[in-house]
Amino acid sequence: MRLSDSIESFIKDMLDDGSAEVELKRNELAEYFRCAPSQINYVLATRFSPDHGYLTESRRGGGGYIRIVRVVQSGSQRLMYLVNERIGDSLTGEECIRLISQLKEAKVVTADEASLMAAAVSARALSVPLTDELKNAMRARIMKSMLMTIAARNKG
Amino acid sequence: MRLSDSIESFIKDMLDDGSAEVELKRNELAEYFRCAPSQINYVLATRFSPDHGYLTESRRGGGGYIRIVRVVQSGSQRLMYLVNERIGDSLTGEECIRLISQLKEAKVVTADEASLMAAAVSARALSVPLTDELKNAMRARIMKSMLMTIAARNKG
DNA sequence: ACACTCTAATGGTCAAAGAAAGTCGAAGTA
DNA sequence: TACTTCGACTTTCTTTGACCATTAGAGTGT
Repeated sequence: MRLSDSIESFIKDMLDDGSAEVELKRNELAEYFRCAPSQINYVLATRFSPDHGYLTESRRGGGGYIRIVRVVQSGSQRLMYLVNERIGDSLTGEECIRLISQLKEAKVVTADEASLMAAAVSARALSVPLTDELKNAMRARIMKSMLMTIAARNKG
Repeated sequence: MRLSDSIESFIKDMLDDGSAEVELKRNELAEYFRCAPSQINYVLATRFSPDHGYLTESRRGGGGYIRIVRVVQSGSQRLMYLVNERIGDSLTGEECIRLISQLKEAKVVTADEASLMAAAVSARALSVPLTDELKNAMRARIMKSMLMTIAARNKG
């Protein structure tokens, strides 16, 4: 069995123990598996990315840590996940609006949240000197990031 | 737990005991935590800055002191300040997070909205091939756009 | 009393050392 | 070819200490 797979299972076992959230020390974990600390980053990047349904945050310096949160499980989540996959690398402003109002219709977000999201991807927000393509790429990313966050909170 | 975190909690506990204002002696506090006095300044700078919702004043010499005040502003005051003065053309990711959590503290936005906003300006959202400067410029715009949306809704 | 100086008691600043975590390319392996 | 593993180098956050600035009050001379 590959090292990365062992580390992956180890972390997933921790996550299965009830809490959907785990905090660990990169160096300690690397020590435990007798590998380079950067190996942990590799595992996080290849097995705990947002596309895999996880979010990670971390802090450097004294007392630093890495926190891993699982976000996709329940029914409405899978819906989100589908939506997430429908969004590719690019979304026009209109597409964003359409998506957002569907989410509002479906009561996945409140009206206030919907306007917040619309504001984040509005022409006003993106009025920087970039090509339309780049702007639409950004819209896709911003939308995904926000949807991911909504999915995370809806898990109960 | 980090020393800085302990000191931070200690001060916040004092602030929670009723008065929105605390006065302390730098040397005594440092003595209590067995650390360098300048550590206190570090904590103040990183956890009790205006962006965190606090003001500090101090006096040197005999009978010197440090006073920490929690700033209370109405929601719309805070929003106005942020849009018109605090946020210029550029905001780092960390600054965004700080401002957003202030708004959450002040109950100007809900916790869900706060995470939505954070998601919109996260590194994940902005992981397009642009310079840091451009990303920070975008953060400022996205933030302003969202804040103005909130301001608008708070009027009605 | 008054003005001046001296000093002990404070707090402030900054740069360097220490303690994590992140990045990225080279080398290994299936 | 694609996936793993490692390690040198980077970045971020924390902690400390040496040196600086300010203030209240005691002491001194008139």
